[in-house]
Amino acid sequence: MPEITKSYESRDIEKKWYAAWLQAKCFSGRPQPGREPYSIAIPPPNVTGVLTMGHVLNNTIQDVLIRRARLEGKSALWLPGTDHAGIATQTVVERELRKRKQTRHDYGREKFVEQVWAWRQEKGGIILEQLRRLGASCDWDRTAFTMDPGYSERVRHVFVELFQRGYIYRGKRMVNWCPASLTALSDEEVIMKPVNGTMYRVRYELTDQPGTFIEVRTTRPETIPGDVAIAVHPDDPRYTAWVGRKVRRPIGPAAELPIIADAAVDREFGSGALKITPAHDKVDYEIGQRHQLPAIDVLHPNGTLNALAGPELAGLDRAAGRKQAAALLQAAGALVAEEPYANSVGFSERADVPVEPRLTEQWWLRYPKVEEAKAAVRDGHIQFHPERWSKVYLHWLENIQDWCISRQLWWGHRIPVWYRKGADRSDPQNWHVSVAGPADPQNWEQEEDVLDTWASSWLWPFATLGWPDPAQMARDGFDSFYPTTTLVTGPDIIFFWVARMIMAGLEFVRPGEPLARRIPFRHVYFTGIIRDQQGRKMSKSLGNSPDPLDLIDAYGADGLRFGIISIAPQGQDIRFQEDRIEGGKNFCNKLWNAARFRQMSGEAGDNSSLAAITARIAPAQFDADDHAILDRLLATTREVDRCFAEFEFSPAVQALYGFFWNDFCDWYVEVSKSKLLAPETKANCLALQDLVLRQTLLLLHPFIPFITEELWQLLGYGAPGTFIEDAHLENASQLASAPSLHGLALDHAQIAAVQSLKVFVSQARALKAEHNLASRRDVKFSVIAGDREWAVLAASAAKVNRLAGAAELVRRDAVAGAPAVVTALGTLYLDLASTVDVGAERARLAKELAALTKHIAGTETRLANPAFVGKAPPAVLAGARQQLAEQQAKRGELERLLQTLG
RNA sequence: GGACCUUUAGCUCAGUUGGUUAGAGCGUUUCGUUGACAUCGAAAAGGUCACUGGUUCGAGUCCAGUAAGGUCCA
Repeated sequence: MPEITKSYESRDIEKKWYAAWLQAKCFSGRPQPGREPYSIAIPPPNVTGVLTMGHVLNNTIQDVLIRRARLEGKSALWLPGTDHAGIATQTVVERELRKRKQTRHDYGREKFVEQVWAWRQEKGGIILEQLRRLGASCDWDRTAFTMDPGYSERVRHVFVELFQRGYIYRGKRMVNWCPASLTALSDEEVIMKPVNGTMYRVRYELTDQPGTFIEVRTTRPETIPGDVAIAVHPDDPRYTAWVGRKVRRPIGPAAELPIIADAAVDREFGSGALKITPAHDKVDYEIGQRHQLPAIDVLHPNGTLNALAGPELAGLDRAAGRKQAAALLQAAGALVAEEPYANSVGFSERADVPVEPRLTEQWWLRYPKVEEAKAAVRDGHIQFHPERWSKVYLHWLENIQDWCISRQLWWGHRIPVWYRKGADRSDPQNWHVSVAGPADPQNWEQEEDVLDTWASSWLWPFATLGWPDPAQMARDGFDSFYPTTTLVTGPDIIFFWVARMIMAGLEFVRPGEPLARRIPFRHVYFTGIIRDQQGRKMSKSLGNSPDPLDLIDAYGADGLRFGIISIAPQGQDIRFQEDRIEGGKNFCNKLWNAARFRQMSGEAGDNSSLAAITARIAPAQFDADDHAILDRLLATTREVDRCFAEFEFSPAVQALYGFFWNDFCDWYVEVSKSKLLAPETKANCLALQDLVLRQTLLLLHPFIPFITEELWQLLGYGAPGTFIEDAHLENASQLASAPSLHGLALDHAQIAAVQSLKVFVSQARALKAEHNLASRRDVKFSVIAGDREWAVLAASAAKVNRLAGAAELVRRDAVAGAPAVVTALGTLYLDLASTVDVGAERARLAKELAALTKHIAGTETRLANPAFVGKAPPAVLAGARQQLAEQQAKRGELERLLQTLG
């Protein structure tokens, strides 16, 4: 067996094991008879993406879940892939072209799409490569892409089906138009932002009564050329006499606008009169429809004003047009005032420019299975973690609007609709809708628009498993792996993706079967957002995000994984702290060195299975520390089991950290140093170390896969040619029964004795430190103790001396004038040959006495209260009485010590 | 305007159904390299549990309200 080096170096070890795992096809997800399936479909990262801290968190959690599932003996599948990200990817490639002073129109649709594919071949796999560095155990042979031919066919299939089922329609309606990307967006892709703008108060002159004006307020004077009416509330007494009369449009092409009455007008806003511009506002459009008004579109698709805005404004950008319009109003005497105004403006999520409400022809989807989607979550078939997100989900579904699924892009799934050449496109008689297209393509032209990317990724959990082709589904293990077990994602895409996937699954998978068989996943775990130290979101533009690959270089993938899990509370955002990642690395080093200590302590025994190790333990040799460490191992195993059941990863890691560092390394390994010197106790002690290390490696493996694999091999826990994931992780009850097969029963009195010894050692160390003695310097202690307490101390003399840094510990009947501390195992004296600072010693003891007296008074008051004695449960009452007795005894001892100091 | 979340040590966070003297990691201070580990060990200092009421024998924990910060929806 190779010798374990002095410190843990992650780099080579990570590379070695990742290659070995791939070689052995450890990550291959295939259904196995008799094994419960466990599956995760990765939230496909954007194909343009590079690894961010958010990806690190999200994918570490998925890897933790999938590796734990393998250790539990499940047949596990983690299915990876990427998303074609229509707007983002097209934008990236167009930006490349712009560097060469070209646009996509220089290429034409077909050639441009070729360019995007070329880019994707070259750069689109970067993020998946980075996930391998993190240790992600995806089944890479199944890597999917939303633009793959097979996947694309499934997307078209779904479109055709939904069209035939009456859920998809084409219509000219108001959409969110992005003037930068030149496409429509869904409501979810629009982000409302507060903007400090200007409110323009504009007056319109009555045509039949020159000199009389009606005042309106607008933030968008550049759209006045598109005005077609002024609306007031029908019940507004101020304007009853005005309805039906006309005003003159103050700028732009001359026109007379009717004053109309409509209940949608807010009487409280401004003067109570509203300008109606149906082509540029959703509410105005609806009012226009009700009153059969025309819609005058004064904008080009790119947001510049067109000829209908009039010669003074035509050609200007929206922002410049606004200023110019204000100037024109001023010149025309129509501008009453300009006032600062804070309002909310919708911005394009991708391009970060204000969206324009715009009237265009688009494809729309009426969502299927909305009620069932609510029921799936409300009734617990799908569980959200944390549960509170289900409220957000249900609220969105209550107010759901039809989904604009067409995009005016070239990169994406072209909508499978063909129009008869030269015929009226608005007449469905002239449409052909199919997956394969018409048999006589020369007579048809295909719809130019592509589908929203989310209209392909909402099929992800089943389209990646071969659906709807039965042969492919059988090959991909659809029956076993659908529904997937857990989805790990961020709450920011709860509408974009999570809700839509649920509706898609319910509509398409296993029709006619119960809801629980059609849902796409059973659990949804929502991660928090990773923020910087100031609480800001991490973003490229702020430059406040560390590169995860730099962190892997510095701390190892395991260090990064351990650190990020340890700072990620369930359901809360995360403040990133690099020192916690460093802590992850340090923990790995601690683990490494504990294994090294084991290797240096004695020859390896038979470690080939849990049974082989427990067969080596000798119950007759068990001392209190053996009982205590076994007890803590069981408690930790139980705690980690609970954490996984409840999706609490950070507490799991903290429990393992505390157990391994404090209980095992700081105590058990230290007391082992005495036991290993005695031949009669050595073998049992080594067996227990092997047991603890084996179980700890298994429990830690999902979190830190590389180092645990390396140590598993070095310490000989697996058969040659097998991996740690081939082992079975025993749960707490399985683990508890293993040593008991060999006649071992945990002794709780001994476990309690260890606890008191730990406190005693700590007090002894503190006493030394108070007197500026080096922690390792051997000093003499004396103790005044009762027989029972002395028995505990005497039985552990060797290790107490080692741990407390004592040369010896002798029992005495009386000690005078030495520094002392009152412990549960007697009064401990520092045997100082040198002179003692009596004043300082007295002050220290007096301070402790004062604090104790205060506590005693509090306890006495409680016990003197008849309501407490009458109503508190007996256990609490007994606890308080015992506490009082102990405190009083300690007080007596402190008083005696003070007295002996004189 | 509606909904949700957060507020505990210098920092980041735990604190299970209310019950002894509220914990951890990091940071700070002091001390320490005899053979697992200085990526380490020992010890110490550090908290009006945001605020105001209420329920209770007892509240960081339950209830109501207030304040500050954050997120989502309109």
